[in-house]
Amino acid sequence: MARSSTAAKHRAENRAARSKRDSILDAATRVFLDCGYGDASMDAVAREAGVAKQTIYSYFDGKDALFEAIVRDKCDQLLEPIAMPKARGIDPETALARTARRFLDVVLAPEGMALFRALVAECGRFPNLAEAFYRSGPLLAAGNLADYLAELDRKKILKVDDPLRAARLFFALLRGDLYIRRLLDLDSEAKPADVERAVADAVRVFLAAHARR
Amino acid sequence: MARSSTAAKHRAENRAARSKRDSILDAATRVFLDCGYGDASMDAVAREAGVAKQTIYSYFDGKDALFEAIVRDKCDQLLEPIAMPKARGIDPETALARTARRFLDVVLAPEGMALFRALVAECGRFPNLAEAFYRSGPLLAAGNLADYLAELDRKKILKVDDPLRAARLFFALLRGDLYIRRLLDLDSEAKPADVERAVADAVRVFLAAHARR
DNA sequence: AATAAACTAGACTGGACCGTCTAGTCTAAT
DNA sequence: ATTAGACTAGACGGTCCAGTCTAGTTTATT
Repeated sequence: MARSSTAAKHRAENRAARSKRDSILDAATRVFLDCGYGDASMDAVAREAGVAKQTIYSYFDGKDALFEAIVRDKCDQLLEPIAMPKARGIDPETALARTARRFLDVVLAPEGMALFRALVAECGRFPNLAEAFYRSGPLLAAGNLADYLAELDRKKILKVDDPLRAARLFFALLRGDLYIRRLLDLDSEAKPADVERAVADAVRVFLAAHARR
Repeated sequence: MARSSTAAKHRAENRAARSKRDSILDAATRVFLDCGYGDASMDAVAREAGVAKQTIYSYFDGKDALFEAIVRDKCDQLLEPIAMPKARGIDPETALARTARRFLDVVLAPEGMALFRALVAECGRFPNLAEAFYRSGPLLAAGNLADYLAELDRKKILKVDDPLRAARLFFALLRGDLYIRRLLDLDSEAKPADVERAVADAVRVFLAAHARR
């Protein structure tokens, strides 16, 4: 009984702690991504989370640590769908278009944009965060696509001499006018038709550049 | 005499004013682009400019106005070389490579990057600045290149159905891995060899996509 | 020389905010 | 019922900063 009650206690504690911690993280995400690191206040986070300020400091060491925590969380969460599942038995055009769409959906979405803006704004203060983002985002995505492109090259379907470079160029193609305008917040969100056109353009140009003749 | 002395006075005033104003602008540029809007202090600007704080407020309405002034200045100054001179009698490959190099030289340079980071960070607070930048930067550059591409299409040298879209895709190709890494400040500056490779890649892919067959 | 305008150095106000502290409340296990 | 630990509300100290004000100095014109 002692064991089970201790376990129950721990479970309850964990659940409670997890939920407190989570609501703090959620609130902090909203506040930080809305206002940016500098203009976000710990009082605002506490208010938003429905929690006393002291409670935040019992879960996180301070503003910096809280920011790091929410950024790493959002990175993992947002960038996960970009890790491309192996495309089996699909023609390259469709596979590329699917990859492109998945990428743009994440990157152009309000949350993805806010995260990236925050990272760009604070890359001087948090260089390690920028590095972590780069590795789990652009680098990973390009690596995955490169594997796929290498396979297409082996199968003589496309001509891809340097798969990693080619993959990076593909993603570069997707960071077009739409991307810049979203980055500068000139459009509050991307119209699906524009996204679809960006996807089609990128796929078309990429395939033209790597066609086997 | 009255006229000439008045003129002299005005000239002197203008010179003095211009130089004061300029040193304030210079200092403000350094401070703002170094620290970002939020972390830059008016005292720091005054110190850097070798000027009393009050003097700043006699030339500019406040921190916001000063920031706007330096951003608009730097926009005009940095983006001017991107306005492409008409390429006459040069083969398209060379012309495109030249355009690409000029673009990357500006965009990847510390000042250009710092300006863009500041704009991205503050686009919520200064939406009009972001808009102005977009118009005098990406939009203008794409428009100029589009004119050139349209000419190449008319001369049957390349096949460019939608010149503006093609121009935007060309610049998108240039915003590759190098660009992202600089944006996140993972590299303190771009190595010339990497720039040259980015230029070559972009030109190669673009020409492949728009070759006349 | 006299005068007006520009400028300087620095104090000051008012406000925001981080992180800490206090005093009291709630919860749950013993 | 008691007790320990988590939590709350809010005050507080310390710091920083935008923008104003004051008093004195320089500069240039008449």
